[in-house]
Amino acid sequence: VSVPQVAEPIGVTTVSSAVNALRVHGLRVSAARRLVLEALFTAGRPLSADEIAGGLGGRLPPSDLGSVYRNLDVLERVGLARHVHLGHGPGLYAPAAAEYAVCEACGEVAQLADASLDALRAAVAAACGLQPRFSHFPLVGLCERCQLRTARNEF
Amino acid sequence: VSVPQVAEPIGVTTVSSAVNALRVHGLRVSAARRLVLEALFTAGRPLSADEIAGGLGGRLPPSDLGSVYRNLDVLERVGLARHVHLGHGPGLYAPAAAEYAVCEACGEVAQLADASLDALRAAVAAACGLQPRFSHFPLVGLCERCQLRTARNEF
DNA sequence: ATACTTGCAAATGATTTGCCAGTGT
DNA sequence: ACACTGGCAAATCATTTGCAAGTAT
Repeated sequence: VSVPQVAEPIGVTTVSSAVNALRVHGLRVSAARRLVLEALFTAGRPLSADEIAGGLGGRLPPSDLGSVYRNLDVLERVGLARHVHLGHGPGLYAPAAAEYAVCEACGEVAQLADASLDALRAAVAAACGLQPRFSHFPLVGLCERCQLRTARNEF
Repeated sequence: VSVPQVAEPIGVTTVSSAVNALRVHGLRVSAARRLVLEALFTAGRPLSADEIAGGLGGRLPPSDLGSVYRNLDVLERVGLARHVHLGHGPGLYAPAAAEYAVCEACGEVAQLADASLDALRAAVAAACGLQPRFSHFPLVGLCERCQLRTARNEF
């Protein structure tokens, strides 16, 4: 049973700073690799390897799926990207720092804001000792709206 | 993005009461189906479909993997079983009620005790509004021991 | 120049499905 | 008897890997 060991996330938000980070690590910057960065940093949401290889529906040139997986792997090792499992289906890749919450009733995906994250981590640590991270598996549960909806139906 | 909708767990802890529950739902009790129950209720830990089909290393007769998957699906629909993803690798099946925590550093898997669960749920709800459940994806983070170990290494 | 990368294809692992013969009720 | 279920094989989906040719440094 293993959750992947993850590199410390690099606080990078643009393609060109990501390219610099690659160079610093002695890694090459090929066209295919740059495309993966382009996709991750412009999509604004987690992407599957397949979507990236497909070129985001025409917004970018398509590329080879195998190579996309290999490049995502490189980016994860360096701390520029991470993958999440938001539910069933393929793993989804995004820039490194984000953590997520998913409502199991309505399926809404929320990126946890830095502010609430600190409170959340402290609360969980106090309640059960574990210092949590929601970047590989999200926090899953009922969102406030669905809690209300559920409560109403139960009369 | 979808976390599976889950049937309300049935508070059943023995094979024979599970068999009753199946009958109540109008479902047949075949040899193969009973074997799956036998495996789930005697293993004491979450099992992969493959382990169940393999007969738990000789403790039970082996059976067909495809049928095991179909039966696990039936048991999930009825609320007798659930599957969790504790990390990468195959989904793991267990009796329905349990929720889990995994340490990302040492890999230790803990079943969350009912007592700490209430506090935990309340703490998370207070911190971010979501009422959490850790039965499909576990709570992932650093356990207390590994928090200490990490802190020590950082000097 | 040379080690790292690509693109393509084939391999792998997990899970699902089609089908027909067998069985629980 | 009849619909449900089991066993076996083939299909599917996500991901990984081998290899020969191409490219960044």
